[in-house]
Parts: sequence; structure tokens; C-alpha cells
Amino acid sequence: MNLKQLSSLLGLSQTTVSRALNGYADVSEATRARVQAAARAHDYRPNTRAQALATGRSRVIGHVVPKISSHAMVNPIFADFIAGAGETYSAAGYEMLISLVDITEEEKAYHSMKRRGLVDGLIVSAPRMNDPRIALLDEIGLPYAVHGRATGTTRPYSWLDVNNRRAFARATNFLVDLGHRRIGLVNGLEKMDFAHRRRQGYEEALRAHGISPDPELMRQDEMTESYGWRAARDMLALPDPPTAILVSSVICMLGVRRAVEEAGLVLGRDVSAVTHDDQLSYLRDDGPVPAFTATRSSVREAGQRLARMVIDRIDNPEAPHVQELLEADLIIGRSTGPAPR
Amino acid sequence: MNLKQLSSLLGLSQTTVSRALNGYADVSEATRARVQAAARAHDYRPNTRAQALATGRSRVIGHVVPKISSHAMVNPIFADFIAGAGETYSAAGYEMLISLVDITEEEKAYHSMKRRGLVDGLIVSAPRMNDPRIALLDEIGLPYAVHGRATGTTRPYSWLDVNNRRAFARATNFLVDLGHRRIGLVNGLEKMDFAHRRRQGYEEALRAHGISPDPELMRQDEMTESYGWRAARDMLALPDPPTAILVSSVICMLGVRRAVEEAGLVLGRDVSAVTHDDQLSYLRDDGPVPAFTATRSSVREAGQRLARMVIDRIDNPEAPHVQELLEADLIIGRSTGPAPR
DNA sequence: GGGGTTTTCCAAAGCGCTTTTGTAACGTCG
DNA sequence: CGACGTTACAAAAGCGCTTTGGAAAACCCC
Repeated sequence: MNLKQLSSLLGLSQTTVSRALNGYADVSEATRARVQAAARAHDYRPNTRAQALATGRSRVIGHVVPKISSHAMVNPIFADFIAGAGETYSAAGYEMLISLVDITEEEKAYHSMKRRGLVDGLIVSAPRMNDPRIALLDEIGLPYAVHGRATGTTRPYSWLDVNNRRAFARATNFLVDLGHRRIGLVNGLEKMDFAHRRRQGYEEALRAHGISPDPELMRQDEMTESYGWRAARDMLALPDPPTAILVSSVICMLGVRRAVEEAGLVLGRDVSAVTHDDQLSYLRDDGPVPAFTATRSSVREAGQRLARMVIDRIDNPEAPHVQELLEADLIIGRSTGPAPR
Repeated sequence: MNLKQLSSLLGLSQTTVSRALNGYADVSEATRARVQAAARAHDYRPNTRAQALATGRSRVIGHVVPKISSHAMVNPIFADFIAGAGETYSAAGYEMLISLVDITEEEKAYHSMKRRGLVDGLIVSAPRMNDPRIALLDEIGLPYAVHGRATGTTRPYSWLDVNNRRAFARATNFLVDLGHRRIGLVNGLEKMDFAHRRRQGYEEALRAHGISPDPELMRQDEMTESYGWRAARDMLALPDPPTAILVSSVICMLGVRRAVEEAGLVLGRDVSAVTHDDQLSYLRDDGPVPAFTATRSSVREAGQRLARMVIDRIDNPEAPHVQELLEADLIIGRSTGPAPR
């Protein structure tokens, strides 16, 4: 059933039926009701492609996932972020398009998306420092919003980020208040902006307490379980090991816990650890007293809000850019305790 | 730059330019080359929406993610599966559309996708037993392929699955050969087809060795770390605890390992455990001797192949349905050893 | 050199919508 | 009562592509 059939069935023109369904005023309420009833009865849905062609809007929002050659490391937060964004999209009548793009062709991919009219807007994920994508998208003229920030970018852009610096500063302060002086950092890759900021917060807080950061206690890598394990094991084997460790993700934290236990120590008593917790749905750590002390911020919620942000930019591209900085909660769990003496 | 502009620029008709670019024979090689050069020079890309409207094909494949009311549990394998499928899609010139749909409206969503011409085909994930979606999609007339199987469905359909029954039978046999007689099962939700099959394989193998399955040693739930921990802890606290445990996912396995260690036991010596390993990119467990003995099968590869399968069905809807059963490798790691006596 | 093929191009219709531009019909009001 | 709004509908153009059905030009063969 298409518009033509529906309208001839009703004895009306396509114009009237279209305008009736799209809520225009120049249709009497009587015929509007009649049209709506018929549309419902025949389960009429306008053909998206025709609609998109006619309006110039595809009602699709793209997420570009850069992959490094064939061996793509998928970000563990990807799924929950997508889930959050998807909720907003379906509520707002948008669809979500995910495009895996080789990192060497990313620029071409954005151009192509625009020219082919594939999407109305984009989400930019995992910004790096001085990320070139922001200037590129402005030039192309595709509305977008960034998940995170790109240090070094001066032009204004819309973003949503967790206050990573403050979160890790708070976590560091919390550990210092518990009496810890040697605090390790198991960070993500520091070319990623969020990891860079986390280290800043950590170092600032240490310095504020007169502790000078020790390079031996700072690691960075892809955030896997085995990396967490390796990093913690190595740190604990140092002549002057840390009594507390700051960890960048729950997955790493699982590895850290393993290393601590394998060293014959008890987490929260002999060694304290605080992790950042994105509240991934399959790694939920709630309950009355969570296992891990954590800086917590829902990545799903970030997805929801960021989706809203792009939609707003699509609806009103001339509006000033919007920034949203989410504060992470500091959740006290059982992985921290007073520094042993 | 659109077709009209490009063709007038070349002094040719739209027809000729279109047909030149699409490889039709009734264009001289000289003009084809000229057209291609001009297209490249101006970075011309046909408008997807117009192309889709004209051809009746959208070159988009949908993935429906059912969510249970607002609180959606995202499957941890989701991201890697998508990554795999995405690789095939971009190589084949397809786009991937992900749709979050409330589980109560799933049926309506499929109808709508068809009517609106949004997608050319679909991937069906996480089939349940007697899954109604298969009959529904046949009726609607949308090409699809299923990731997994739906026990109880008699009609033919295209699917790709891991041989879960055999994988878990092999794992069980392996444990029995090591001398284990009391073997626990930490399974996924058994309304999910894969979990059901894994239990079958486990029970069959036990029975083949004259061991009758003990309901006290079998658990099922959403596969989280804390579930693994709880399940293993409870089993190990039994009067006659298991000496080995079969686990349905690496995430659960992390919890199992924690419970084992907290009980003061050593994994691979006091208690053995075998997990299924989907080779999630952020939970990679390789290296010369992996930490976990596992039945291993790459979910990313499954995504790649399944994507190919839908594309084939779209290209040739009348072709007989195709089935592909992947055998999992049994990888010996450090989490198993001879039964203690 | 005329009839038949083959090659190479094009005009125009069509995909299913939205939107612009009319245009009847009906009040309203000085 | 004629000028003027207002209301409720419709014809037709247009979005940017593909495809059908020619048709001119070139070639071939007897």
C-alpha cells in the first residue's frame, strides 16, 4: 500500500492524504480523521527512501567506527553506548547507521556520507588529541556531536564528556585521605583524550598533596584484563610497591584484582584500588556494597544524551554549540581501605 | 555535484553517464573512460536515496536488537559480532542499520522495516527456542539469516551456528578424561537456544561415561561476572563440591576464577574450569599458554560469514537455504588439570 | 547501393513521496 | 452586493537516480 493507492482508495488526492498525515492545518479535521483511520487500517507507512528524497532528510544518524586495518579492537563501551543512543533515536524517529571504516579512509568516508546523502548527522567517538575530524566535519557541513573532547582543538564544537580530570583527582584525593602515598595508575592509551585527562587529574591531585608522580607507577595500554593483570603484577613486584592503584576500566580492574590475589594480598586491605566504571550492562557492579570503589558514570546515559545533541544540531544547525560535562560519582566499594602501615 | 550536472558538464545524457558508471555494455570504452575520469575528478557519488528509490534496493541490512522495556541488557558479544558483519558489509557496498526495538513491538518493527523499504535484509540474533520470528519474516518476505538456531522450528531457514552441543560434550569428555566426575555447569539462560544445546552436550557426555547429571551442579542466568562468582562460590560450598566447572562465557569465567581463589583454591590444580571463548577483542586470551582452557570460536568471524549469508539471500532469494555449523576448537590452557584425589 | 546488424547514444517515464501553486466554495463586512 | 479573506482540497513539479524503448550512425555483406 503506497500513497497513491491509499489516496485513490479514499477518493482524495495524494496531496491531501500526505498533508493530513503530516499534520498540516489545511485539512479539515473530518477528513484528517478519515485518512488516519484508513492509514491505520491498511498499516500504511510512507516509503522512507521516497520521503528522504523528497525532503532531503534521511532521518538517519551515522556512527563511524574506525578500524585499524583488519585487526579491529572493538571498544568495550561500544555496545552500551550504542544502546543508549538507540533509545533516543527510536523515540525521536531516527535510525542508526554504523559504518566500519578503515582508519586510513576515514576522511573519504565522511565526504562520501555527505555526498551520498546517507545520514543527516554523525556521532564522533573516541576523539584523539588534536583530532582532525572536527575541522573536517565543519568543512563538509555535516552536523555532529563528539563523545569526549579533543584537547588542542580551538574551534567550538558540540561535545559531551565525563569530567575525567576531576573524577581521577577525586579518586586520588580519596586514596590520599586514606593515607596512601604510593598510588599507581593503570591508564588507557594516552593518545586518547580521556586517558590524557585522567592522568592530569591524578598528577594534579598528587602534587597538591606534595607527592611527586612516579613514572614507574604509571602504565598505559589498551584496556584489557590481561593488561590490568600485567601492570598490577609488575607494580607490586617493585622494590617500593604502590599501596593503591587507580584503574581506567572495570575490565582492567578484574586483571588488577587477579594480580593482587595472586600476590597473596587482599584487595581493600593490603592494596586498595579504584576503577572508573562505565556501568556496562554485563559488568554491573551494584548491590548494597559494590565490590569496587569506583568513579562511576553511565556510558549508556552518555549515548542517550549525545544522540539528543546531534538531533538538536540537525534541527537547528545555526544554534550555538552545546557542551555537557558529566560529573562521575565516587562510589565507595570494598576495594579500598586505609593504607597499611 | 549530481548526475544532471555531471552529464551536462560532459555534454552527455544522464542515461549514458549512469550506464557508463554502472558498467553497462552499450557505452563505448572511450566515453566510459571519460565519464569515469570526470566522476573521479569531481568526486561524484550517486545519491543513495535516489538510487534506492529508483532500484527498489536500499543496500542496507538491518540488525534488530530487542530490548526489554527500558532496562536493556546488551549482549557482550554484540560489539564483536557487529564488527565482523561490518567488515563484510563495507567490502560488499552495504550499510548496516541497527534498530533498538522494544521486545513487545518486535513484530511490528519487522513489518515496518519492510513497508518503509528501510532494509533489504536482516540478521536475526539470539534466537530463542521455537522462535516465532522465522515464520514471521518468511511471511513478510524479508531475506534474513539467523545467528544461531531455533530448536523446534521445522521450516527451513538460513543460519550459522557454533556446534555448541559438541563443543560442550568435548569439554566434558576432556574433563572426564582428566579424572573429574563431579562437573558443574555455569550456563547462560536456557531459554536461549545456545545454552540449551550446551547443556545437552554436557549431559550427553556425562551419561556416556555413566555419570548422571546432578541438578545441584547446574546453574543458568545472564552471563555476568558476579553471576559466575555466585554460582561457583555456591557450588564449591556444597557438601560434595565439583572438582571441575564448565562455564558459558569468559566474563562468567572471571567470576568463577575469583570464587575459586577466594575459597583458597588454585584454579587448574584444585579446581578445573573450561569456558566457552567467543574471542571478544577486549577479552583476548591468547599467548603461548592461555589462562583458560576453552572451547573457542570467533564471534567476529561468525559476523563476517553471516553477513555474507544475508547478502547472498538478497541477491538470490530463491536459492535453497544455507546452513553453516562452526566447530569450536578446544584450547588447552592453565585452568584445567587432573582431578585431585 | 540497399537491406540488415551492431554500436552508441538519448528522451522520457517512473520510483513514492513532499511542496508549490492554484482554485473552487464559502463566509464576512463595509 | 462586490471585494476580500478563509477554508479545504487538487494538479503538477520536483527530489536524483535507473531503465525502457527508441533512433541515428556506422558497419557489413551480397
